[in-house]
Amino acid sequence: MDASAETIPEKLLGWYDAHHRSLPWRSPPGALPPDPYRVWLSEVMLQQTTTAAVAPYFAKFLARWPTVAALAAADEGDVKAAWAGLGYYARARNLIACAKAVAARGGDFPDSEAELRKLPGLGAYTAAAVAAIAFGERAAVVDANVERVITRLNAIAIPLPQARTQILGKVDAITPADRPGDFAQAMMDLGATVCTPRAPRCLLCPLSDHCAGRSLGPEKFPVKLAKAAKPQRSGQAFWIEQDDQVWLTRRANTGMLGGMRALPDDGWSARGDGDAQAPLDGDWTPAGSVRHGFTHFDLDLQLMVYSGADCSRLDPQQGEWWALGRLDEAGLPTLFAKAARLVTAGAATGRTIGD
DNA sequence: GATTCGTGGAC
DNA sequence: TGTCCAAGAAT
Repeated sequence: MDASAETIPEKLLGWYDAHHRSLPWRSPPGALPPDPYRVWLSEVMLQQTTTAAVAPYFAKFLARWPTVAALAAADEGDVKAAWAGLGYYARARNLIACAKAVAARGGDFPDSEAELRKLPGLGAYTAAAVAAIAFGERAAVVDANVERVITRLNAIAIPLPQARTQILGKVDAITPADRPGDFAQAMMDLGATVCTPRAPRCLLCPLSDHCAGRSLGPEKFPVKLAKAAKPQRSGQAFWIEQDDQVWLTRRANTGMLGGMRALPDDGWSARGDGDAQAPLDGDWTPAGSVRHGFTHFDLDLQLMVYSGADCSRLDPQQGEWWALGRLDEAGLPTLFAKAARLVTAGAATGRTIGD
């Protein structure tokens, strides 16, 4: 459906040269690739996360841990705390494990997609992206942007995730041996700025002449299966304060908010409500609640403040006293940061703050 | 293949 | 207000 001789990758790379996004972890089109450490760090942070959310975290990590060796040698609690607020905390645990694995092999990342894929936290997308962007390997890079562009370009009506194999084949077929990293980033930029989920700007698209989906209604693609309704859960968190310090725990390494500092809680989860069991006997005063939306459930978390005087039964193995003056350095995930804000702001009115 | 993992911004 | 969704991975 296109009369010109220019191929899809040629058109896309030409568009990218003129319209690429400038991002802190990127090299300009055609320039030498960035340090693989930067590419890897940014790609892990960008998993299911917007560029705007990543930018400050990327700057902070790079300033504090300029090399993968520095990151591997860092205190794990410091790395997790620095990740707090970015979400999907398994990424932080995998980031640490991956840094140690790379440091153990001399500090150089493997330079092939197949070897990168073996590292913790690098799945199909990230391994291909690092191989293409940092090492110039002709790897097929497929993220949600690429899925959208490809399903529209080819009018693929098979719903995700079934269509993934077909999409991968289509991407592989148009990925060039020259500038594969720029090509991958061009596909993602096109998806992010032109071939957007809503109101795509087809008039600005360099591939519109090739697009089978345009005349059918590009917003119909990709087809997705309906998602299940989010359950509503409720639970409690417990605020125990003494001598301008608050009692913090560390969550188990698996499951929600795994490995992160936290307030004691009553066992709420995606599967059920908490049991309202406090970690200390004595008087507890409700201080309001916070609503927080997770990916697969919504939580109403009620804050209970300890008004007793005897904290001697708290197990030092289960937590630590943390100075209120530096609570923002504790690395609390957003849910608990909100809860702490509710108490420290003196919100004794019992009101609910939303998310 | 289906679930379980956060968070904040856009509309 | 609710809904969607973003450079996905691990199990």
